[in-house]
Amino acid sequence: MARKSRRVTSKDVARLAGVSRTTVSLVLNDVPHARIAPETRRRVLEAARQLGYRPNAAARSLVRQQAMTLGLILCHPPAHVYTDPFLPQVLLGITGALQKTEYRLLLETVAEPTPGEDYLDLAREKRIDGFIISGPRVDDMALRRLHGEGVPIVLLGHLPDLDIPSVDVDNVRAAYTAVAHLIRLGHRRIGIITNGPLHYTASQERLAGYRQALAKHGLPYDPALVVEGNFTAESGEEAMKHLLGLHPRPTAVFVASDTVALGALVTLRHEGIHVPTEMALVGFDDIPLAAYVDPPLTTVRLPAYELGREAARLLLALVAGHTPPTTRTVLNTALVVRASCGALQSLRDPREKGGETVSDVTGARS
Amino acid sequence: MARKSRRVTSKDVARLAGVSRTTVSLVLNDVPHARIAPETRRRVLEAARQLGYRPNAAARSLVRQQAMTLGLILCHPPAHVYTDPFLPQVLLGITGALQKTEYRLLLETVAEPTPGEDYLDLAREKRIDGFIISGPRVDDMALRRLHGEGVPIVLLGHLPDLDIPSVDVDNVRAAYTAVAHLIRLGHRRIGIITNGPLHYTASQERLAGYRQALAKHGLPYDPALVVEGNFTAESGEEAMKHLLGLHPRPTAVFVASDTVALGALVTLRHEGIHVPTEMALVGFDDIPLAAYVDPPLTTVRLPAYELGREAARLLLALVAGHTPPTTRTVLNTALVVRASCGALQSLRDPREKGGETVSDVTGARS
DNA sequence: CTGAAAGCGCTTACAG
DNA sequence: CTGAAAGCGCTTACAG
Repeated sequence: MARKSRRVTSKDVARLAGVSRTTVSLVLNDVPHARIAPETRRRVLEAARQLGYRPNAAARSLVRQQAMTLGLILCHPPAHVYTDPFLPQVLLGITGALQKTEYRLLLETVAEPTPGEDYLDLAREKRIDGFIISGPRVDDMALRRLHGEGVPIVLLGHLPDLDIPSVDVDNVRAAYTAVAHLIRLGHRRIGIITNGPLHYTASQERLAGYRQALAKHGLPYDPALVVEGNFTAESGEEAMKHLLGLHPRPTAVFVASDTVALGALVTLRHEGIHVPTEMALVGFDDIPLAAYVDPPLTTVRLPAYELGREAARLLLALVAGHTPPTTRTVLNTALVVRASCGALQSLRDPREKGGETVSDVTGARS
Repeated sequence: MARKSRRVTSKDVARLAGVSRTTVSLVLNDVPHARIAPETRRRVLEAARQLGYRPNAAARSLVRQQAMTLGLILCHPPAHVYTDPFLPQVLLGITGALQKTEYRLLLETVAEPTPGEDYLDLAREKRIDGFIISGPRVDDMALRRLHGEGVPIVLLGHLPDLDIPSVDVDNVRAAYTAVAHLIRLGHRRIGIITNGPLHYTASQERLAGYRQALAKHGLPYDPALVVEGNFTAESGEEAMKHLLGLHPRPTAVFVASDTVALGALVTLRHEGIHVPTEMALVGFDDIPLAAYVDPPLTTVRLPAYELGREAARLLLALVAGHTPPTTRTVLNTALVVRASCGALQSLRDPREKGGETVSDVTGARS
């Protein structure tokens, strides 16, 4: 094995092929206008192959003024990232979209609690050509500045008053569907455990969907039935305890995160309250394990892989200088009916795993 | 907002501060030997701040011959990555270790089924200074070549016959502990569902630990009791069905992955077999939700965050030119006793969540 | 204590 | 069809 083999440059290839570095570059980059003699091309290609030549990325970036790198910034709090069953899927979606391109992915997590301006530097240093911001925060000033500087950005999730392109689901509508489902099953007193604190837009929106569903069906909104979760199962456990202390207590709860819902289930088990007969539950996310808990969770399916993929595609377009066809891409969600809501109770074996998918009308692209 | 503000270079800073670019570089990089007049330094710093100057990463990499980027290569099959509850923790561990450094993380997933040589190029193009290879495969030739070329590599997991520095847990020992625990509880006929196919070293090793535990306690090894999982809950469901078809069937099963164990639990529920009284279960991983399923899973805790952190630290050292103090770093695992194994049965409320931790002797660094 | 100059390894007008 | 030369934005001996 050739230890520390001196790195090979285009000069080496040029020498071996008996041409200039210009020609090497022209051939290797398949420059459209340059017309190279077939024989010359062959020689260059052969020399490059033989030497195992690969153009130096830094040199190339320097002259092209392109890093050929996209940044994924994770703005969620560690507690969330830690238990986030979606991150792998989102990641796979992104890298999948980047697969056939020359772009690579740089991953960055953002300091808590206040998002610093650190990640701005990635753009200023030209280490990155554009950003995918996952879980953008309303109070993130760096984001606004970045956008102001004209750096390509795609939001995974979205921010209300900013015109930055975003890829997201319609949380309001999805939550609405989940709660309407519960109402349709006859529930009149329905609690909600949010997925996270209300300064997260997704949490706000899911709560809004809950309220809309109540309003639309003439049910009163009772703030006492609203409890905040914080992304963890533990928070769901606590929240459910709180809900059970209410008089009268709710007969159903919409838990805006499956992970949090699992915690709620534990409390219910402790208290010997049967799900769904004594308490119906609908979750949100459709985490990989949602079908495997007891009882299987009725939940809202989030297209994690697709969210990642679309975000990457969109950013790729932006970086290439295209104007996005739409500033807000909304992906479909679907209500997956399993046993925890009680809908399958009389229909068939409630342990049924696949679940019945009630596709949401939430529309393609807006 | 200043649209497309022309990028600012060290030349701009030099001009504003009334010095040369050399001085700007010297000041900004805090070069040890260079002695700069305090006043000059102040002026440079001020000018840089005022201009919002950030040195161009590509130019810097080019001259330093350092990408200041580390690569994380995910070699697991998509099915695994998809449901991998650890990836986020590992990621957090890595980025945490990189936090205070100038290094960033590039994420790459490897094509299936045969790992291509694609990721080699990341090193050849000098896009990356070193690799963390997660889930290295025995048949990965690219890896061997990379190592031969002297590229810094750290394995997350490990390969038997290679002297590449690795960070891992002692899978054999951890599995041994889990199975010995079951034997101590009185079980004599114990099945195993592997976490994945046996060409994954971790799967092999956990199986080996299972066999050692049997042998050590004078129990016969019965190949019929060995079923392969493939990282998914679904595979656990199937595997348990198979095990239940055996006569006599096992009274306990060691499932070498919590995710797979959840699938096994579903089959058990379907068949109305009570856990742990009719079938005891021990998992592996201690995924965030292990404590929240029914019954809470007795399992082996894997220090995911720490694995990521140590791998990053080690690679940082290698990239800095240090020789690793040890070629194999082995992190501790711990048996977390919850309800699924039956050990808490007579002791206390089996629903107890925290679980009892039986720290494994598996030693610090080897 | 500070600056002029070379060089990192590419790409790209511009000649010929 | 191909090459000499400039330049991307830094860092780093080397002078002074």
